[in-house]
Amino acid sequence: MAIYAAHAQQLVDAGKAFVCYRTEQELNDLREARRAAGTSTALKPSDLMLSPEEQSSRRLQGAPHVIRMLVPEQEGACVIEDMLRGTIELDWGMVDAQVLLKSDGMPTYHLANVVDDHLMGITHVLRGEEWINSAPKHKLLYEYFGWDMPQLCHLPLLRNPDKSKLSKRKNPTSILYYQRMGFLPEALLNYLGRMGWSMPDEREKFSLQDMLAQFDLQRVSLGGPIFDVQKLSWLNGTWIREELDEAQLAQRLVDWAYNRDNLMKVLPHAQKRMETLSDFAPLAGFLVSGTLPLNENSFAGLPGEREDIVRVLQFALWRLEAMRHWSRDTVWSEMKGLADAMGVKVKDFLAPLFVAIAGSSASFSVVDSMELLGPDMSRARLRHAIEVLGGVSKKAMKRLEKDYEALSEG
RNA sequence: GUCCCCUUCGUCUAGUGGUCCAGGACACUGCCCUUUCACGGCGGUAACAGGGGUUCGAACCCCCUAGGGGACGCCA
Repeated sequence: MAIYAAHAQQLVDAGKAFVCYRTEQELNDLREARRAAGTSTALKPSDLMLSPEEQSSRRLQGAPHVIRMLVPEQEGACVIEDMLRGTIELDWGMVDAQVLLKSDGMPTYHLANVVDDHLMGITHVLRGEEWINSAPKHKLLYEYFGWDMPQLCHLPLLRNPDKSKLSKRKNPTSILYYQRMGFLPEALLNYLGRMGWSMPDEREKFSLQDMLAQFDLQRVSLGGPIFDVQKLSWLNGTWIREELDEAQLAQRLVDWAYNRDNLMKVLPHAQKRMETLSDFAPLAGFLVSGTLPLNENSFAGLPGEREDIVRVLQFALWRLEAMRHWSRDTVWSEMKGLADAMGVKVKDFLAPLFVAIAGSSASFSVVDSMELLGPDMSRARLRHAIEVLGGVSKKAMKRLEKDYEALSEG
């Protein structure tokens, strides 16, 4: 951390950065005024300057402060060379006096990125296209420090099926989820390699080594690709069929789930419910399944209307998404707490969760099941259940969000 | 609202001025193989966003429009 503070200070001493005591409220007001004026919301050093008296008064009070970089006040083009897109011209008018060092002494990404890259001798920066607008700041920082600027290359963003930037909300982004779903690591890698890139011979299936050997940045396509699970599944199938012999496949299955350790984790829940050994597979099958074959009828017979069930599932999902430590006990206390807050009997609250998680309301304790399934798969199952029940319209979602917030406040 | 990026079948893409009335893959679909299903094989439907230029010639170069996305934080 000291490195960043020292570099920030270096810029202040050189007159390339300044100490800013502006409060959050003041910043918001300034931005709002700019927006109302119909121009960009970029705050310039001149907007942020306080009178010398005010500045020293706040300093004497020990008011929190940040260090911001100086940026050109005048409009004008900042030229950025992108390895894929060629010359990009950004207007300096859009560039604000970026905070470099936060009030807690931590650097922002912008400072850390430039300092780290320089110290590590980075020559080429490949990053998402969401960073294009920040490039002028980075270029300026390199100039201020007197360092050589690395080559920049902005890659397209992966998208959800609705074309928005790939997000956790709309797509499982955790590789753990794909592992649990039974995708082979090399197939997932292969698929990701096909997103926005192609082999010179248009081959669909290739290993990481193949890709490394053939890689050519110029073959990156600029349109943001949509993540297509169906094609990933097909590709995974070709890997299973064509790249593994039976012995290898057996080993994969054992490593994946069919091993003694896993069995021992499941048996405490299964044993009590077994009369014959053959009861085991139907009892525990949901733990190794991917997406459960649910439909609306799966939820028939549960107390409450469809909306009530969806509400329980959605609230539970939100609660589960916020959890950081995943265990039987933490899941239980979260779910119990939520049921109480909603004024729903725990039994009725848990019923839809049973169906979503295990496919049936007659199964192991749902919290035990969730612990065994892990966070990614558990959340995915709830999402799938909500979808099967017809999903939530935008309007209904807004209402649910409101109710959910009221719940945690009251 | 301001600025930036992007735009070939539903989706992933090939294509860098003539070899493209646009090729491959997924999905969908027809037939074959098969006791079933799947795999596999052979076919089919389906795209250059729109409009102007430049050129002997444009999916490819330029301009405009439209659409999509992104950025506008003491997040990264």
